Amino acid sequence: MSSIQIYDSLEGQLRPFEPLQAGRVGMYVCGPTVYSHVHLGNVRTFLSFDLIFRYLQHQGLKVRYVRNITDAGHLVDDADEGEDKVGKRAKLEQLEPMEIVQKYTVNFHEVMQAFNALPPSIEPTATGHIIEQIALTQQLLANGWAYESNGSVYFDVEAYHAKHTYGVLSGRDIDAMRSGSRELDGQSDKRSPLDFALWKKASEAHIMRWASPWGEGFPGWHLECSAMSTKYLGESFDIHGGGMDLKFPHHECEIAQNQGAHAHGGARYWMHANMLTLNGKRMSKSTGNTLLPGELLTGNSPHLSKGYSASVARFFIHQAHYRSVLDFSDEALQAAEKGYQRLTNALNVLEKRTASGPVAGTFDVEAWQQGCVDAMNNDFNSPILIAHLFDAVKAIQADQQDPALLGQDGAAALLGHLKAWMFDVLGLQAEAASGATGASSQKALDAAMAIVLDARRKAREQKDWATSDAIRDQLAAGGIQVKDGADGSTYSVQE
RNA sequence: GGUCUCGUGGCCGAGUGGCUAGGCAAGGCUCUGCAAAAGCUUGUACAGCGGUUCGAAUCCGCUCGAGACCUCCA
Repeated sequence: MSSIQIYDSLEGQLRPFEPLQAGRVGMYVCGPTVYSHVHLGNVRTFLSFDLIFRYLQHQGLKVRYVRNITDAGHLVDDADEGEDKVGKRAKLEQLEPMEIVQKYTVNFHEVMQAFNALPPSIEPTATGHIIEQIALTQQLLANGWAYESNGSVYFDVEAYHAKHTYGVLSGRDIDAMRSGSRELDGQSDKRSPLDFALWKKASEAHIMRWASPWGEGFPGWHLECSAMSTKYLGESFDIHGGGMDLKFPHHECEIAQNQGAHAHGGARYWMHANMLTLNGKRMSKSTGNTLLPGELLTGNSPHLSKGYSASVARFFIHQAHYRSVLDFSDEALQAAEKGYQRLTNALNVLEKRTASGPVAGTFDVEAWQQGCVDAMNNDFNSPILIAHLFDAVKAIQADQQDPALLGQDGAAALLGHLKAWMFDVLGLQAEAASGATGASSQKALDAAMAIVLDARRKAREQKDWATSDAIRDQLAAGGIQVKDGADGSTYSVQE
């Protein structure tokens, strides 16, 4: 048995995963800022961690998975009068900020559900933890790592750096940053441009505001994650995840806050999911180079020739390793769709396998299973896992010709494992579930098609090819494809 | 400009100091009245130039190219 190895961004290398408490895992992942719809790039990150969450559970670990909702404090830019993202959107849509938060949180949940992502164990919000954030700010002030300035409180990076090291996670040299940073425009309350806000004073126009010891204001963006991870997972916990783009400054600041307040960096393993690019460029809300989940499902996008099911998208995403940049294209999606269909076809074949052949087969199911486990243990290498799944596909097909390959026991064992990998770990959904057809109409269609195919069978028996082909062509025109097999014809509905 | 990552066969995408990743596409074959579908099968890639090594695509250096971060973004 191999053990789980995790690539720790902090050390830049693979490390054996040893949870703080045997059998239990505390995992924190930075969630979305709910000021607009999540795009597929966001979805990729959350699906990467969903896969990790699922696999850890599959391995029998009890996971407390905390993923926050950022609903305040995330500014449009770093300028002192920067607008809050949620607040800005609220003005734009003429809604109460909390209506914006509600609207996009609901949307986020719908999207996550559509992609079959499991809900986290706890999903805390920044606005729900103002008290904790104020307390954390006070702690940092008391420890001497922060200062108040004109109603705002800033983290003193220079002071912190004198004792600890700022920039370890992102591999940044503070001296270079100091010289490379832009000049302060004179109206800043910060002592150093490197300092970041823990608490900001609210200007007249700022609509999201809370009372604090420093007057009315709002929390800095980085603060919520430190406050909430500590509250629900403790001062030291196992895994902290997020998108690669959060490494700096967000996670760097989080480490400084945790270190400054509790003398622990917080997470023991830092994991970063890589970006999803579109046309070779990063998907980003601000540049408009995006694809929304809904557009993917419907195909209503200039980037797509058709719609793809959520499972196909998941399959596509997990065919790449979470730490690699993945480029999104219609062609790649089509390839993934074909491959995914082959995988599900093989599963169907295996499910329908009749009890034939010897009890024991020659295919070593347990060795195959171990290969799958090894792949996932190696920093959640889902592409390798999927490659193994296709080895199983090959075996299942070969077994059709020679039932001694799997044997009855082997077939049953393989079926159980295969389903677990596909549905429990990779989070794929059975085809019927993602299709639009309901169970009742499917049943009706089956009944009607049985009649049609029977009529065609009779025509074929009489070698009445004209009639048989006419039926087939007309069905094809109506979107139903007929497949003639050795033991009768089957059909499938085309998209 | 600084920091970092990457450059794999037609496409996507793993991996690695010596042993076929995998998927899609393409060619061949089987099945078949024809077709479709399905299955089987073939292909020997690792940006370029040097270096280290018995041996490198894998390590080192340089060059070219791409991307990320350095200001908000998963």
